Amino acid sequence: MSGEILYWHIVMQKWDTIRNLHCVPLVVIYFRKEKKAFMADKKSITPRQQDYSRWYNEVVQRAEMADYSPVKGTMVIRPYGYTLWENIRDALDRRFKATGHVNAYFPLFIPMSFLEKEAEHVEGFSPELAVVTHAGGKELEEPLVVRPTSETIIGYMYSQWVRSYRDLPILINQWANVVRWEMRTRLFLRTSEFLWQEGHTVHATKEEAIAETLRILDVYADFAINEAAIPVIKGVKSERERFAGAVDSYTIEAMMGNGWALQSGTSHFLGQNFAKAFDIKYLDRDNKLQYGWTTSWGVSTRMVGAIIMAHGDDNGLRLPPRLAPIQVVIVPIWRKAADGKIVLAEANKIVNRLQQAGVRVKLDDRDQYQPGYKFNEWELRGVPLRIELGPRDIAARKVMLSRRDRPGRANKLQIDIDGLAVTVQRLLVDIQAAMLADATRFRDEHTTTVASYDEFKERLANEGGFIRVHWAGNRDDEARIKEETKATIRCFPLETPEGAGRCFYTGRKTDRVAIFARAY
RNA sequence: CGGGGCGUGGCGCAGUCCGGUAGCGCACAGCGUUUGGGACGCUGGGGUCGGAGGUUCAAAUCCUCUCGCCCCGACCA
Repeated sequence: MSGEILYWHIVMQKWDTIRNLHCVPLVVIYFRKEKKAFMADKKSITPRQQDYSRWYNEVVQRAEMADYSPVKGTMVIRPYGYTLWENIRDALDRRFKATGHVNAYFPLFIPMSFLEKEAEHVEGFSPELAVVTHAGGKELEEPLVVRPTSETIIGYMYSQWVRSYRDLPILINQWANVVRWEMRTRLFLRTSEFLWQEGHTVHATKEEAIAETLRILDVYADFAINEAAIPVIKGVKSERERFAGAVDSYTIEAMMGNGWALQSGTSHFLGQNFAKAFDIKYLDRDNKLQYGWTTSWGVSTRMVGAIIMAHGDDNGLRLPPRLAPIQVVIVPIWRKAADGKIVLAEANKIVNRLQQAGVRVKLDDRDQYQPGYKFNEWELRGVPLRIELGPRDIAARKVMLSRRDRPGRANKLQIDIDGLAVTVQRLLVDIQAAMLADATRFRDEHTTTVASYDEFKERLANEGGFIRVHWAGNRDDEARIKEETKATIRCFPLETPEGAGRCFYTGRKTDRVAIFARAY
């Protein structure tokens, strides 16, 4: 084993500096443990209003979604968080399969030289590459990059697989981990290693590739809206925010509970940039050699962060029923041991009935905690629906139901045990819809249109949120605005009912609309 | 890399100024009483005080060096 140890050197310099490897790669440091008072006071979470990022960290850790790991910038995804990710993964994977895609797996290590083949691509990624310089006890002849994304190695393989127009399109997706050595990291939102899917397709024509890029954008939006209950805006990225090596980057942008934007999925039209760099060529019907047209698209574990921040409240998580690891939790209540037996027996019957109905249900029969404690704990963990069951209920053939999206004792409902499964299924659908409606209302309430830069600055300083403007500026204008206000162009929305107008910054006439916001 | 803060049981902290047997809350274990919105009592386990060197009869505490972490900034799915 010892001879096979890999030495991973994390490099924060451009490749040409790495190339002369006299200087040993250095390690950069980032987040680790947060020493926080919340661990001592188990009873409350920092209110979002008071400190949003602190609220986020507390919720992630106390709900047992994730924990910090010893390597800076990396995290452990705990079973509860991982199950949520599995549900996200399955919902997306179904959609990919339904649109004709297949899964495959490409390796973690990529020859450094591959990244250099596409000029903008290296440029964009080199600052955040982790590079393996030693393996098997020796220095490697050519360093290996730990994939930050797989366009290059997949492009290389595609060049070998594509010969004829009959080989196209290639529609492959992979589920994988990638590494990007980020400066500032945050659980789920930006970690040095993260999980995602990356689709990579090749098409015979530009039109087909663009159609694929947009089809996937629709898949992402459909997933976000109908599974995650997060309303998203589909749009195109500005030049500054575009993927390194893409012709156009499309995005779905979601609004978080503090009014900031989160890019929750991206779909790139890569033109022939990678086809030319990797020589992906095919013979067309007329026996002419042509370059292929490629796309790539991804959604990552960042989506977990999006769900947390789009729906969470001051009591903790609120998970959309369609993705929640546990949809229904049953809390049994009793005083006398004899009652306990009866209650647990009835609870188990309910579990069986709900399971048969396809509901993800958990019976919390831990005896070291009291019901009140459990109520709070499951609310913190975002379980959409809670069933409270005690001797009184059983006598009346009823249960108490409590919806996570409508908290408080006043909103509990008493319903019949008979037909419970049907009621529960209906309520889960209701909750899913209500959460989408809540998130949509919040987003709309925090979206404004402004016509001048003064108004823009004033708006950002106070309410924040999404700001729609007419835009005719350039890259430098955007940079200047970011400098002054920290807001960036999140996207040029595909749907722009505004029509023509004047750029809020340059005053020029334009029909282009941009959405600005602070972003993660 | 610049500016600020911090390292003491699993977590949060006190003790450091002024050296003298390491303490508190939470969590954890056992027993008992409890259980419809975060229960209580008793008993108990657990800490080389980030590390190294020095001063001293004696160092968590004083001195020197060092390592690490967090927050803000430059980069970003």
